[in-house]
Amino acid sequence: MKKTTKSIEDYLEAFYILYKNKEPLESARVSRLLNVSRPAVNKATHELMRLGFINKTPYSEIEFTPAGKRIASKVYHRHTTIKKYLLKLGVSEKNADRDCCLIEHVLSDETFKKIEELVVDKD
Amino acid sequence: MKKTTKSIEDYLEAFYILYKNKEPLESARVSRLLNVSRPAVNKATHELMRLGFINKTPYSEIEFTPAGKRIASKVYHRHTTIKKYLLKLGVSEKNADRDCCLIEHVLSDETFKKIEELVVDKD
DNA sequence: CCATATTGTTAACCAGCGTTAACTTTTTTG
DNA sequence: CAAAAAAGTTAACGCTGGTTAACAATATGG
Repeated sequence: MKKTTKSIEDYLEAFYILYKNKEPLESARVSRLLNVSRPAVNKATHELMRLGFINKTPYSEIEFTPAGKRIASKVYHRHTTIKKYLLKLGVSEKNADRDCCLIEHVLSDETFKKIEELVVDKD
Repeated sequence: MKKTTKSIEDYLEAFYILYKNKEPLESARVSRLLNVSRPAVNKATHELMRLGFINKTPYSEIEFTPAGKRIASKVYHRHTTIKKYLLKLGVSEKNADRDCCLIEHVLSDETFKKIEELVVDKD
């Protein structure tokens, strides 16, 4: 498995959020979602292609490869799980969103599993 | 208050760890502690001076300013608190150390307070 | 269908934060 | 006290991941 960075996972997740929302997988939307410039998204898509996570041709929308979708859904799952957990701790919606974006990419699998157990046990 | 980055907080915390251990506040020790080169530490100390967190003269050891010591102890406290918390969750020593280094700088005050309560309540 | 808005792209650039190499200063030790 | 080791410094450089400016391609509304 090639190495992904926090930044690259953010872009992949952003595309995945569009996908979940049934929105077009456009760079401009990711640009607005992440508050970065369109060229930044463009560069990230090239890197995502290089890593084999998405396919696209110039001026087309992106589409996930199987590997890309797998990683994206994993990051997304981490995000929603950690957010649920922070909300359960009593953290405000705003800070839960903010914090889980920052930690979802770096937590070890072990720690994430512990958190996941605490959340699902509650359902 | 001037803006600190994760990196700069890491260096400040490393010096503070030496201080707590009653070791000399030498760049070479920080270099080994953080696994970075001595020039990297040297650059960081200049930035820490610029930010008003430490004082030093060429070839001298550093010393904390009041502001520097305040920030350093805050970061250190976050580190130990988050680590205790992760251990309480059942995370291994190794991953607790790893993870809290990565998240201690980014958690919102609100989230940290919630975690802190969970740890101190147990004492 | 054409003018306009939006999206995608490329190029040039910049800041943060690390590296190695080579040198200076300080400390240690035989 | 001299030589060697260790610490501190400086310079040149690289990578990551952003930016703005300018332009090309596409979509859209009168």
